[in-house]
Amino acid sequence: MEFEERIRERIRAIPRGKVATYAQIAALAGNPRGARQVARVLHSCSGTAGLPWHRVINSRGGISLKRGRGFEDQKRLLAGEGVRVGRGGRVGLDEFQWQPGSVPSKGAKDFLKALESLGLRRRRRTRGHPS
DNA sequence: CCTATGACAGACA
DNA sequence: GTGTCTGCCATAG
Repeated sequence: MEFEERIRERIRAIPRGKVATYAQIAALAGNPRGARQVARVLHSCSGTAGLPWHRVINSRGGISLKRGRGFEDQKRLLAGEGVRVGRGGRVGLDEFQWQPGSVPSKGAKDFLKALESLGLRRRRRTRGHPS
């Protein structure tokens, strides 16, 4: 419950005209691997007025909602604040991704997590592929 | 304890 | 670029 609260705080902190990825929000909220929890929060965000849910997109720089199920709304809201949304809901992360000036850093741990969110510490488990 | 869920992310082919 | 598979983890029941 607490984690989801922090997620909402971070989403509220995204400035107009900028976007953040699910993983970025999760990392800033304290859990770099919590992207799916961000998804859960937004999935049931009715009742959470004032939450700029439309500024959260996926790591590929695209809108995750499907056509006819919110996609158009999100696209319009973003365009309304100056974010260019291209075909297929693509947004240029290089141009529009939110870069938080200061990190909350409740310790060195959070700082490292923030680094991961910036793609500077990707490091993930490899997987061996099934044929 | 268990299983299911989720607007995800990354690694492959 | 696309498609598929796996890793992930807090929450709810």
